Amino acid sequence: MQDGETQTGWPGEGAGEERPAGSREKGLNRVLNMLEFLHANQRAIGIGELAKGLNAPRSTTYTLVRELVEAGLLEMAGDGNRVYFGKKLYLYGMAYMRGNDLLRRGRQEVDTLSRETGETSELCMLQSGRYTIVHSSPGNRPFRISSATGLQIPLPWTASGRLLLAGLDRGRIEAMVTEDDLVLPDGRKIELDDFIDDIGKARVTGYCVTSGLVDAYTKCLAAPVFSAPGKVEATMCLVVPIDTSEERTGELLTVLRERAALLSIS
Amino acid sequence: MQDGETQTGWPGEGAGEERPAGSREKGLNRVLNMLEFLHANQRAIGIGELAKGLNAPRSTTYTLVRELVEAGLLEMAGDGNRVYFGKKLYLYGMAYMRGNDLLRRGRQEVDTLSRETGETSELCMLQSGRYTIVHSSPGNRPFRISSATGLQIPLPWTASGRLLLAGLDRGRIEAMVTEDDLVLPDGRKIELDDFIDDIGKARVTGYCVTSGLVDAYTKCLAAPVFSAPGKVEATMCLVVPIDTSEERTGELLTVLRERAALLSIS
DNA sequence: TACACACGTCTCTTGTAAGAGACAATCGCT
DNA sequence: AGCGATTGTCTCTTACAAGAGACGTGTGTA
Repeated sequence: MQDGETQTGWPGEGAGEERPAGSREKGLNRVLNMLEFLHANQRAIGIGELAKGLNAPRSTTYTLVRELVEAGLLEMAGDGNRVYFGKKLYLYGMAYMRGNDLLRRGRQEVDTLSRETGETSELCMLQSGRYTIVHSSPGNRPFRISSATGLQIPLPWTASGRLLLAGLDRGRIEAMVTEDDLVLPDGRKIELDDFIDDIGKARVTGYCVTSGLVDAYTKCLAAPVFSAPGKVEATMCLVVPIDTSEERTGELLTVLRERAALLSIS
Repeated sequence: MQDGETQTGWPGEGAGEERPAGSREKGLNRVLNMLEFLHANQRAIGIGELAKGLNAPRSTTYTLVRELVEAGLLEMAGDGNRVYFGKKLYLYGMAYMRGNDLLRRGRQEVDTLSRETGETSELCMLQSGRYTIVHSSPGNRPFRISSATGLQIPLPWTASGRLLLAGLDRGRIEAMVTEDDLVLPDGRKIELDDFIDDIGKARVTGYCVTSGLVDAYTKCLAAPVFSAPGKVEATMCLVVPIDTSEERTGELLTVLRERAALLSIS
């Protein structure tokens, strides 16, 4: 994610919605796209660049940005040309957290878990059909294994992904996974059938462990958090070095599953 | 804030914007109002109630809410009729926090400060001309003195308010304070001149202490956090029982000011 | 049973917001 | 200085979103 030749980090129109060509776009949608775009790029963006990145007319973009800045949803970043998320969004976000028991307690649980084990710990959820790291706490290893909050990762790349889909039928699972999602960062391909098998196994065992999927150096232990019997609302997971001993892995898994079960009571 | 006869918690049209009567309202504005309304009420709201509370036509409200729910900015709350903030807002909010050094470090500082002193501690900022509690950490007193994050309070009611306005000229200060803001919850009235005097004093001393303003039982100690020399970006404050001894108050103030100064370096 | 009031969905009209594009001012480069 | 690219503002047109209102259904209560 270095600065470079205007990489968009954006699916563009290709995502599936057909656009009747020379048609107008609702302001609200433009705004939603802007927010997504900022989220995807995780940095302040110039207004011109924003317009370009979203295939939006410049004039419209200027207008909308001005309105959003006035409303406090966006803020002009230091140098005065770029925009990024604003304080209001932070306040709304905190309000969401306060109103959401699972999230609030889950965050705490993740924090204490990573403090007690020293390993990186995360709380994950499905967000509009994508795997999302909702909260993470770094652990204290010299090489911190970190992935930013809010990051969205293809479901098949993760242990949590297997748990989050537990209980869904084959059709639904297929609907949530694209062809691309099945290709790992290193190029290897996961077979859809294997993935679905894994989901079934994860469901009955009540946990999931994957090794060297997103990268070659880490192992991922995940346990489900239920919002209702059978309904996986979230997962807690630990990201540990891939050479962690069987024994320690087992211990960690036990603690993890206890904590996740505790969260489930709700 | 009990459930009761549809209290709006909303200024209505009266806020100052003149509406040309039978005119149409932009969708985006309606959305911004909805978010503010939810924030003001701090709870899930029924769609009908939302429409009523905002003087918005029901049909429009239904449409917009549906779009926002699809986008993840709002979520249908448990019982299936009410809406509240959605996960996306949380994610955007966290992204804001990550991108904002002062906020990130300020939160930490507040947390440790309240852990070390045992008192309630807060980080406050100006948000669209209002005093806002951006982060607070409860302390460990039996009667927790708590005020929710995101709460907006008239500037003259608080010690922080006096610091946040330090450096502004009289005209600007007057512009930020309404007649109502000068009336305390218990009915007492603050003179504008006294308030402005306080601001001046706070500016030179570099801290501010108020007693029994918002309520009769607490004292509020505040210290400024600077983003640039002379520019107060935020305040850190401690809320303590009003009968806290001179001596302890002094000690707390010293610690508080040190911490706030540390934050200022930025 | 009948009444009053909510909810959620639809249809149709028209006021207006999205967009195209022109403009001057800056910036960075050679 | 001369050139191209970018920035921010403005004007004008028309495609379409906001809104009015009707409809069917569900729910509480008198």
